[in-house]
Amino acid sequence: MPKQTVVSRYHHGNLRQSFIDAACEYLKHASAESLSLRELAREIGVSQTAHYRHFKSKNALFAAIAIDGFELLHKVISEAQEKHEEDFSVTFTEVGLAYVNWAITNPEKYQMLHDSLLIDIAQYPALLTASKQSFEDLTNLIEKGIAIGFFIPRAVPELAGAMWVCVHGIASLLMTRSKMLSAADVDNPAAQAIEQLSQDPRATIELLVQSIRR
Amino acid sequence: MPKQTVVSRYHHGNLRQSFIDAACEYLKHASAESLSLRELAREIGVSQTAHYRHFKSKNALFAAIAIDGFELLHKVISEAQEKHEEDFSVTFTEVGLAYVNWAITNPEKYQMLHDSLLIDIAQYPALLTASKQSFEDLTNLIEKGIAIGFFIPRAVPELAGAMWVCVHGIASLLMTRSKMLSAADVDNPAAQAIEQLSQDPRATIELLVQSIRR
DNA sequence: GGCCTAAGTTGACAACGTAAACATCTAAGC
DNA sequence: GCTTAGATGTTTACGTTGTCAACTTAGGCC
Repeated sequence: MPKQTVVSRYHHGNLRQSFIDAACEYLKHASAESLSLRELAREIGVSQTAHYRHFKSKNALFAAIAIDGFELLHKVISEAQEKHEEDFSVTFTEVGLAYVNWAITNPEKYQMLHDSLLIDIAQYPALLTASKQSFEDLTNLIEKGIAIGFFIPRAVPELAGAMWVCVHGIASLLMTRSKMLSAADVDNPAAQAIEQLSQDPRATIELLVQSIRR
Repeated sequence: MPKQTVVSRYHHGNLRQSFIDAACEYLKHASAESLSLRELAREIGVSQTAHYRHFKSKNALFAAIAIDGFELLHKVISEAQEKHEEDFSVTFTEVGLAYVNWAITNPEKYQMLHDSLLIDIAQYPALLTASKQSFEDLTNLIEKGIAIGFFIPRAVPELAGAMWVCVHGIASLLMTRSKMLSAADVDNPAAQAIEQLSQDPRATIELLVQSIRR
């Protein structure tokens, strides 16, 4: 009898990340509400309670996804910023676009990232710091824009809030679209607007940024 | 023996609306995810499956809330529009503000209204028509604004989309706040921005509307 | 080489959404 | 005014879920 090539699988080896990945994959096409830990466990091929060695609860899994999300978002934004340093106008638009694109590419993470603000941020300190860092990326840019006279001279939270509204609004509406599987009704004006938004998010960002231009 | 003063309670009389009301009350302070039909039934004082005579499923209850929501929203917007007819600038701002205020006053309905777009709009025709009507309120206003030269002359879906982004973004972020029960961190810039937004949503609306002004 | 501990499993529990069969009330038609 | 069909509410049951406690396995450290 040949040597057993399949090594012992009692220990999975990377179960924590497997759960996060499987959950993200699921959440791309369905809501957090309907996610079943047991179903994930079945997919991965472990027992129905294996995840308890890695996540204290279902919400803890979601929090882990959100933390991952904040870190990825921060990276994406930083990269966009470094890539377009020459002209502040371009920088700002590209950062906004990077935010939106990341959100629609990773709707499940963005959803968690936003939902996490609602529910249990106090319970997960790492989540709080991750969220602060992400928002600082925005306020720093706004401050710079005010300093160089690119934006109107108003309080930072006011301008940051307005721009957050814009990118979050776009991301949120586009996620609606990405989850509406087949409902691209031609006669639905709301769907039309979302379609328009989807095909050229940069145009809308550029438009809305005008409102805080000096 | 005196006549029985308590009439028969076998039939509740208004169970459908009671379920909607109880669900809304619950959803004001918690997520749809955690809502339990059996708990609602217990509160109302009926059996755990009584709702099946009125709602085919849990999602159907949510859809009913969303339909209610769309109708209420339409009413609120129409009223705001009629109340401020004199100056188009005022009209438009007030309609946006009415949208936002309604959303934060009825977060559970707004949430359902938005979530319904994601999940099962195709299954509930009444939901589709209700959502179309609400969006038409916006496009009609935009068309008028373009016609009188108040807005820049661009495609309606483009401008409507941009303004939808704004009011939905504000509403969405403010709902985040309203559900963050105690977390008004002073040192959290994101919370600061939301607080600012909350105290004067009109200012942000007026600011963002500038971006599509002629 | 034996043990400690992290990682995974088993079995159990209460709660949930849903379904089918049953009970009760209400109103419409004769 | 009685009958009866249909609407409304109940009971019982099933499969699934999140979570817990107790158990088993495996790999690294002395």
